[in-house]
Amino acid sequence: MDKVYQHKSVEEKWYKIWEEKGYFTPKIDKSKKPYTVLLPLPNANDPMHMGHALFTVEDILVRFHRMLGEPTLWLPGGDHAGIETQFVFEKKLAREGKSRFDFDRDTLYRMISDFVDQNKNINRDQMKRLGFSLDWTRYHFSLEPKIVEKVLATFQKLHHDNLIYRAERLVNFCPRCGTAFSDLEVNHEERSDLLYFIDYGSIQIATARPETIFADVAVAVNPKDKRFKKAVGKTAIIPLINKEIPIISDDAIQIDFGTGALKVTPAHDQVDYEIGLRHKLPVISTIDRFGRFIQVPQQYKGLKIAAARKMIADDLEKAGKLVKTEPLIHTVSICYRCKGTIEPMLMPQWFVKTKPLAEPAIQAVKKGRTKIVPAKRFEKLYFDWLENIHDWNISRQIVWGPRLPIWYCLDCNLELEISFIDSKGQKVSGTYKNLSDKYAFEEIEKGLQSIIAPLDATYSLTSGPCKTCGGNHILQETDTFDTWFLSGQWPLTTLDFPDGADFKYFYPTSVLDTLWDILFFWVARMMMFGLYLANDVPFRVIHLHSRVVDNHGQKMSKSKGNVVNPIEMVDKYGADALRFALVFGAAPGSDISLSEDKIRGMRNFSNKLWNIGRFLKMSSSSLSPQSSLSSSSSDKIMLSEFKKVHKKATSLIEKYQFGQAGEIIYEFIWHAFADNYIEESKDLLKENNTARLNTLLTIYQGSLKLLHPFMPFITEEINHSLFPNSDPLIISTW
RNA sequence: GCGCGCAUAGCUCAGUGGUAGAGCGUUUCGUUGACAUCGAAAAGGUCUAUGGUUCAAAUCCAUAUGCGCGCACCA
Repeated sequence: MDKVYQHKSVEEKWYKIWEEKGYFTPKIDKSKKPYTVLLPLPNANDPMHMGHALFTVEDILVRFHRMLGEPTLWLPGGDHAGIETQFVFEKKLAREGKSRFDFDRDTLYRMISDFVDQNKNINRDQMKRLGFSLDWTRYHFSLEPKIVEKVLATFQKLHHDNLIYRAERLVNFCPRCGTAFSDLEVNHEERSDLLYFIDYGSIQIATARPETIFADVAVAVNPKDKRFKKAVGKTAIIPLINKEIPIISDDAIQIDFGTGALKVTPAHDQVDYEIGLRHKLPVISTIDRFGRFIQVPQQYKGLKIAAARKMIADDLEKAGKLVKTEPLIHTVSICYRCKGTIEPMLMPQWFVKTKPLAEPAIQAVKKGRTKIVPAKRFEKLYFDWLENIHDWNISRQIVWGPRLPIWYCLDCNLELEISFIDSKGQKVSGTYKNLSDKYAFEEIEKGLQSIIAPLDATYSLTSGPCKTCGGNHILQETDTFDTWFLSGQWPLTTLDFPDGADFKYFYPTSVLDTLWDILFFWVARMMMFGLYLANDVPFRVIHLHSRVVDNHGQKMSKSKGNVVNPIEMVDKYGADALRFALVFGAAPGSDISLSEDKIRGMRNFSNKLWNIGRFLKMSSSSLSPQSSLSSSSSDKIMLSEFKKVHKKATSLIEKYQFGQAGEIIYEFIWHAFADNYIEESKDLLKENNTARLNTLLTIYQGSLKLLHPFMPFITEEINHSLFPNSDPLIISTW
């Protein structure tokens, strides 16, 4: 054995052996209860970050249960990650001076697909570097035909059960990403803006968005506000266009904000939209899907929002209608992806009715069919969200994802709006009624970018000729599914629901371990889909771990420059050192701070472990083997100490207290075993006390097993070197 | 605004109703049958503050302060 542990060759060698021998692939044995974990599917083309490395927690669980003799499945996968991937790809296009609007959707889709394929295996190979004992024979990608087929079937079932509907709602639209989002994908940010006080003739209003005045349909005041008692029922005048609008009263208005009078703009604000519904007000949109001004006086047409705000504010001032401005600190909605401002926009979208799905998901946790760990912190969050859930907007106006299985007959829906690239490469858009004389259907279909069907459009859930008119001019909906609609069904689709052998054996899975930030996005949705489709929870336990932060408690991010690259650390200190550093001394549910110093410390531990092995190996080569154990009082103390550690570590792992389990094993090996027991043994070994050597070896091998789930490579290598006739640790008995 | 979490050694963090712990750092000593990626030892904390419960609180409760986070339609 080398004087210093050389991780590199050892890690490569053992991963290959484990994988080739099929140790990661469980045998279905109906007499035994399986242990199943699904890997939270990483974005297939994302390089690994520390968040992925934290899946070490899952490898510990999986290796532990495998050693307990349970048929153990840890199932890997890759996510197409709809908007995430398209966003990255569009940035690449932008660097080349192009945009997605330069391509028809089939071409764009193919380009993204190629881009993903080029990078698809990066993450997979990096998982292997960390020693993750994933069953690669069961790897799935979220856009595999078999997976998509099942997802579409779910949509059809939901539709059949009346849980899908299409509606025009004020949705969260990001003009930069060009798509609507669900409520979950919207973040909030505090901003410093101006509050504009504007003269509306008989009344003065205050607004942060003067550019939307042309979309105003009323001015609202609080019914309890004595100042405006007489104004209600009269009219106000929108400046610059001198349009008369009614003054109404509504409880939503805060008396002490601004002037106490709110301009009501239903098309561009959520609160105003609801006021509009209550008072049956019209809706006027003045901003389109690209964030440009429409239906406004000529000089403002086509302007972007920021430019329009400045110009309109200037014009108001010139007209003497801008009374004053005040600084305003308020929160605005921003896109979680590109950080741009979200524009509430009136658009037809596809929704899932979530209340009927949420109720069983709430009950399942209340009744303990699924346990959340740590419960104290996250159960309440889970219930709060599911109890207040809104319907789920599942349609995205991007190409990277499966299109909704909805087909429109153009001849039956002449008002359907189409955008496409014609045979000369020109962008064309308009209603089918206007386009059908000039363009052949085939040309439209070939260059198709997107369609927007009128709200009352008729549609079919299957492709093929129109069932009403028999026509063949059929286009499939261009909206694609929210990524989470696919990943929400991951336990079902990957295990081959409803009839697959894997599904019947491995479902429900044992533990779902993930970072808490996708509790709603992903975990709650899997609960809903699992119960809805399979009538059983997708997992018995939800284990939530926290994020990895730097050694100042700061979140790791590229812009802060504090990112620790896991693969770099593996190269430098070994996968085992990184793995142990990630779990050592970490409490469930709290942030895990990681520094290179800590990883180095754990590398030192692995070297210590190595040298214990080296010492024992040297000792055994000079002594003849003997089967009996020594039995002095210090031996007895040591053996019973080991048993205690074994028992304690077992129960800590069962309670998901990996940090503490790691600590007591570390403490035992380094201090109790090496510093005390080995030192004390040196004289005895000089006197050829083989019984003592046997005791040393027995306890050492036991310790290697305890440590194996945490540090799989080095323990396997030492075990093989010292005990060449015993089983590999990965399949040894705990 | 509502809700949640955290405040323990120089730094990063574990921990428990009953003489304060780890990793890293610091100081001193050490070439002992493996390991200097080591060993022996040491320094360093009124466990945020105040009040309460208790024989006993850093640990439970209340309030305050500071920091972090989640949710929310403040124009």
